[in-house]
Amino acid sequence: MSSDIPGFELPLRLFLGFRVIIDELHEELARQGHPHVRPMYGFAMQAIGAHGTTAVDLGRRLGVSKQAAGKTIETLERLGYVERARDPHDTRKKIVRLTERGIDSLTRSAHIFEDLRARWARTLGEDRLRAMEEDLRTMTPTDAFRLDMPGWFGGL
Amino acid sequence: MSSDIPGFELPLRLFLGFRVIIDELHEELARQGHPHVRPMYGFAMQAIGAHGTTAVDLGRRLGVSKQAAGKTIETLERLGYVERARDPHDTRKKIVRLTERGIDSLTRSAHIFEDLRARWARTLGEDRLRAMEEDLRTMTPTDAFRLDMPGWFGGL
DNA sequence: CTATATAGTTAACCAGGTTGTCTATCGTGT
DNA sequence: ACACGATAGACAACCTGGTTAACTATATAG
Repeated sequence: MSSDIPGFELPLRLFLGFRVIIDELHEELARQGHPHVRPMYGFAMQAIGAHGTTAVDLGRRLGVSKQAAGKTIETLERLGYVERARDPHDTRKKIVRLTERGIDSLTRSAHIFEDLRARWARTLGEDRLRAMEEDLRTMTPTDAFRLDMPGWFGGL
Repeated sequence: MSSDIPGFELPLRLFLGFRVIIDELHEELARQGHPHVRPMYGFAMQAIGAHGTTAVDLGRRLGVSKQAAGKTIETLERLGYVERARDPHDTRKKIVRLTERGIDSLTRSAHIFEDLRARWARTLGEDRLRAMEEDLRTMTPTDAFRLDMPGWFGGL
């Protein structure tokens, strides 16, 4: 079914590879006390980072409009993963920072990601996996986040 | 930026690999007279296949609800990529079939996919690429389409 | 001190999905 | 022969992650 078109298998499998990892991550994350974290939130929180950002900057980093970034921030705030405060040096700005809970979800994600990668390494062999990662780095843009990463998802 | 979490690079690169291929495909497809084909339509048309289907069956193949499949069919019909006709043997059913234009877009997609794969093979080496494809097959579900493929996209 | 640029909010919209409900038709069991 | 359950499709209301456009408030450069 997927082999009707020879060249089609590659992108399909790349997507499925992404999907199985992200799915397993979020299943485990749900088990560890973060049932409401959706894949997008993870990308956004990672882009917000330890030092915080503003809505405009987050939009730029994720490659979406400031309005879309604003909506995401609002959702994350409602769920308790980030908090906003006015910037004293520029009262137009609102600095978005990760809360304890936000940092916890990122930390747990990191551990789970490493476990999943380890499982791939056990199945494929560390050298084969490293080769795959290297080849993917070769074929994909250098600065991942700048290249309109998650903005692409919904618009598919 | 993407290397904050070690295990995160793998899924991110897998997604970006998928993305660059699908993006280039659709750019080229647009140049070849199909500017309105979105990635989802390609998946749907491939699932419809040469013999045609019904909305319910298409939904099952793509892993989405029959209503979602119906909406996609409506869009494809409006764009002239499929046509619907009542099934004479079961008047509840409406058979969805690819039009000439629909078949043309799939044929062109196939050629472009093969070109893109060839480019990867030239850069990485045929054996490295084959190894990647094999490893991805190992780590992803066998029946790609049945595993709720594109339904996942929008919901991310 | 005015003009322009920037940060954030709000509103209206789109695409692709969901669930629930409804009608029409098919097919089976008594 | 027919009533009843299963199936196909259509419709409505809603969700999420996006978009543009228009607005207010603040900062900054000339």
